[in-house]
Amino acid sequence: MRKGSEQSSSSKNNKLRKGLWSPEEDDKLMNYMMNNGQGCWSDVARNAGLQRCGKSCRLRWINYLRPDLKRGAFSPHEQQLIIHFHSLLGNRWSQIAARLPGRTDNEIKNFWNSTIKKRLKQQSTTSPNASDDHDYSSYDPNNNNNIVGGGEGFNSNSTTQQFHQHHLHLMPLVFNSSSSSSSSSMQNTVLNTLIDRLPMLDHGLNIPAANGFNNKGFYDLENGVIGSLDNNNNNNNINNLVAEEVVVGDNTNTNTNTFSDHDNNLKVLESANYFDDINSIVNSCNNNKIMKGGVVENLFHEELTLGEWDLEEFMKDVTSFPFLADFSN
DNA sequence: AATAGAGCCAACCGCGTCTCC
DNA sequence: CGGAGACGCGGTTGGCTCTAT
Repeated sequence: MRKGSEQSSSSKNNKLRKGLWSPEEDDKLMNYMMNNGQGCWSDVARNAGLQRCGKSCRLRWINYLRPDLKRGAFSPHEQQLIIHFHSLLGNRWSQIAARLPGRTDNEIKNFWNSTIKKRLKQQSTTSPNASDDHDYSSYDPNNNNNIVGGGEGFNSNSTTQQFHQHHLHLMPLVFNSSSSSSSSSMQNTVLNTLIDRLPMLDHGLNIPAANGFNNKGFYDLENGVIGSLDNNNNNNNINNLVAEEVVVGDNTNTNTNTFSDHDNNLKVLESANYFDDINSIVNSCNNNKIMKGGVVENLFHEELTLGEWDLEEFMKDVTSFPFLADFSN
């Protein structure tokens, strides 16, 4: 193991240990954390009798000792999620880790740098047009003009049916330019934030239109495909668009109303199958406002009917929501 | 069996942000 | 308001393990 674990173990002075943690140190930290819980990390280090800095204790706890950590190799599904979230978030490892319960940012970062990066590189050189369900080989998160994968899901009049046929994680965005709601500025904020955070969305709305989707845009989480955005708005000025509805839907829901519930409010419907373990995520949410089945929708409704919508406050409440949590930072 | 190189991963480092006084 | 300390994050390092020769 690391030299550091031995090189400073004999120091009886105040010098703090560095390097790998010994089993004894792990025990001390684990016992202390179990008995006292998390507090100030420098206190933890001192009170647990560890000659480590608080920072080192924190890292050890978070990356290794925490009881809720998942051990072992990443499952194929986790790998897909990592690739997907990296395409959306870039190297924001902590945010990616927050979406993979039991995994740490360090773990994901290491996995990405050692395995996935290499794999994607190989994919792009051997089969640039490979079309498995998760081909990100041509996706560059730094390029705002990416259109990755196929757009077949956007050329039908039957949206729900196409969702079924396409991929599991479609995220329809529905915009309407006619709203005069008092909260339109906030809606614009949301829209602009969406535009900002979805690198595939060109800021100039230079997005290929798909037939039959006026006032709607579709973002495919799996492939990063954008459908049409507001074909009626010809001036291509994002500031003239108002986000009347932002619907995050469960595409396996055969009820088309999931995507077309027009009552002049911004809506967010939870995607129930976004994660296999969405329930655990939802259940772990600190705030019960976020529940499976659309309580988020109610929250939006409440806020908007008051004419005031505190985006930051709302985002605090939806940090467990896999997509919107991005906007809380 | 010995060696070199590649890969993996735990831990450190530096920096930005937050919180408290 | 500003400074100090704590915290959290992403990048990097370096040592162990694995694999090929």
